[in-house]
Amino acid sequence: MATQQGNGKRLTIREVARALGVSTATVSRAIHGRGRISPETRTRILRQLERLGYTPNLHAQSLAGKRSMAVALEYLGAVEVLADSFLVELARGVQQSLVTHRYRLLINLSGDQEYRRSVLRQWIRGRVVDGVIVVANPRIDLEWQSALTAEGIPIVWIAYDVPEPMPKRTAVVQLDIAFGWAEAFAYLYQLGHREVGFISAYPSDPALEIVQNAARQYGLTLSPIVHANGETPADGYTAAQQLLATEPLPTALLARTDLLAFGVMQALQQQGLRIPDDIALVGHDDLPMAQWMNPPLSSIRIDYAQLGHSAVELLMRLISSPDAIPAPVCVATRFIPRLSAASHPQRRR
Amino acid sequence: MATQQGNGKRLTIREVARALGVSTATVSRAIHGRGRISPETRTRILRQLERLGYTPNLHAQSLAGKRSMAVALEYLGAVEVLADSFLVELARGVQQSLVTHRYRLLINLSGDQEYRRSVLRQWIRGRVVDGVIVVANPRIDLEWQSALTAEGIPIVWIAYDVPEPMPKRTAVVQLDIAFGWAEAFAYLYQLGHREVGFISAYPSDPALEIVQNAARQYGLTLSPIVHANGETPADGYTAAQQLLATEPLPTALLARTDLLAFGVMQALQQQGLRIPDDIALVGHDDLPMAQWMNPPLSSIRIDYAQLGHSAVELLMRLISSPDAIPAPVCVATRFIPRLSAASHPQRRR
DNA sequence: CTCCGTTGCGTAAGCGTTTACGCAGTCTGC
DNA sequence: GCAGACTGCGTAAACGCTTACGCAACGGAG
Repeated sequence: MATQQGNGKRLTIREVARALGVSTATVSRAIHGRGRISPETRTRILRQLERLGYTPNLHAQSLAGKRSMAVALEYLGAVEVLADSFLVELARGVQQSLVTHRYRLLINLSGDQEYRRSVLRQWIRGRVVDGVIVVANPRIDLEWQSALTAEGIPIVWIAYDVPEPMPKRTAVVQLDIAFGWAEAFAYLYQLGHREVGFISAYPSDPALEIVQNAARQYGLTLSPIVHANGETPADGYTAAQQLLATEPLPTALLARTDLLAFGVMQALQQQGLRIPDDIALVGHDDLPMAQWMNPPLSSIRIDYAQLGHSAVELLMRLISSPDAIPAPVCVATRFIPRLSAASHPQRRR
Repeated sequence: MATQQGNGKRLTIREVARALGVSTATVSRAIHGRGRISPETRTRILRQLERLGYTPNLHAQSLAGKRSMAVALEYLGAVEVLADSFLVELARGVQQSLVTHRYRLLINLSGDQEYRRSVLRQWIRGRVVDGVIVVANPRIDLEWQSALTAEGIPIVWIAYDVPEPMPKRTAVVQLDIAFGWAEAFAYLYQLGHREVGFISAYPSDPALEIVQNAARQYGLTLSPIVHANGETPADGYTAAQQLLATEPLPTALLARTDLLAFGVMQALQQQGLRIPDDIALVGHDDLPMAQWMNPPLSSIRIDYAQLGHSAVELLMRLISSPDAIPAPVCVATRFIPRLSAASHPQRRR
């Protein structure tokens, strides 16, 4: 299969063309199926390329073709935290859809926020990517948003709300977390819960209001509300300790994310509280680890494949037609009941 | 800061050179600090570049410079599983070290093994990467290894043992898991354990023999040994169920990886076994989640930063000097005692 | 049979960099 | 005061690909 010699020199399109007795233009046309080429020559050339083990130099392709066939995925928050969960799940969803379009995915996993932003700028200006998917969490950074759109590159935002007005070359995938929370509240209400605690990530998180509205709609009140001021399990742990000092304890506890919930869980259990016998617990994002906790953590699932798919489709439309203004797409969440929220403390007695 | 206009056209080195009244060669020399250029002109130009917001086209750089300033990280196993843990931790360690060398990191997160290998081949032949770091888990695939080295690209293997003979343009970071297991066995022996069960990933895993030797050396025997034939928590779960059918139960259980241990834990607890009161449990890799389990999972820690650093240093040497034959580097693991293995069932009574 | 539209392919001009080479001008040592 | 080395910079040829343009061959309509 791999007839190509492994020394430093690699096969170029010119050599291949000469070997096949055609021009480089014809080989290029055969590869891409673009331009005027007879089907016979095309299949003939493609077969030969396979045999020779020729692979085009991607940099030369990008330079001459004026497109890089790659997109970047960027996360606004602290990636040291999210790398092993939300972002990876999303990346997998995005990449899965990108393959269909023969696009590659680039992610910068490390460094602080400022560093990652500078790298992204370098990628954009350096023509490394044709478009960007940005996860706006906890909220859209307006200043950065305008700086990014000023670069003139297609951008898809994954956010809770649609910004007004929407800039040029921009599209939005709205993650409707209200749906999943509503399901959760209906479930909790039916179990007998009326007042439930909430471990929030940040005071400024727009999700906070969304959750509160959903709770009110289903006859529940969020109280107390504690801000973890972070997104790690450790942050959840300390926030839960803080909450445990209040009296009386709520019958159920909600965490803004599973990652926070993991820490909350440990704090509760170290206090001798049994879940859900003494207090129920619900997380959000349904990370793969949620089901392996003890007890399995009830959570709200994000359809990462769907989310990635929508983002990619919007981005592809923005890339292919510069003047397109795609309508926002909405992706809903689902409540996944598990043991950690399977009963109500009072009722059980 | 960003004076560059955001429309489609971007600043080229030619335009910048003309604006500064110098040649493109001089600008290029100023950027890289290579070649003969006076310090004064260099700083002058660099300042102006900053002001203009110029960023070189990376594809043109790679094409003309004959190097891409990027390396790939590849994992032999099923990445759908490992993405959110081992690989991400390692990626972070690698990337951290790459930054110093102004190199970028590329990872293909999705697709099955065959697809990922074909993508890697495309990256190599397409000159997208200058080198590759391969995690050989569970063992080095000899056929693929020779196919990869035949591509003539620098490769660093992260493996348990050093292959003989070592091919050209190849280096090895040896992960010494014997060290961490030895610490674990010493600890367990002192607690009174003599016969411990082992949940292996695959029968062919070379780690199996290493663990067995370490156990023997510390007066323990591995029995029973159950192969999960996989690496997910779900695989660990079923393997543990299988093991629970054997009589008598060992006093402690070791899992090849934390991911397996997570599933084992749930299986044990569903059987009503308390950890560590009824049976002790130890994992391997010390994933960030280990400490958030209930009870916190005792594990064997891999120093990912160190591992990544070593791999990067070796790779850089291979890239810069084609004939270098760097000696293998060894990175040791450490046992991290936590509650899941803090006591011995019999002694406790 | 001619005219014109279409088809299949080759020629060559980019794409935006890097770098070998060459050429003044400046030092250094004797 | 001069040969030779060195310094700082510009010129222009790559790097490997895409694609606008042109040209010959062909086919159908009149």
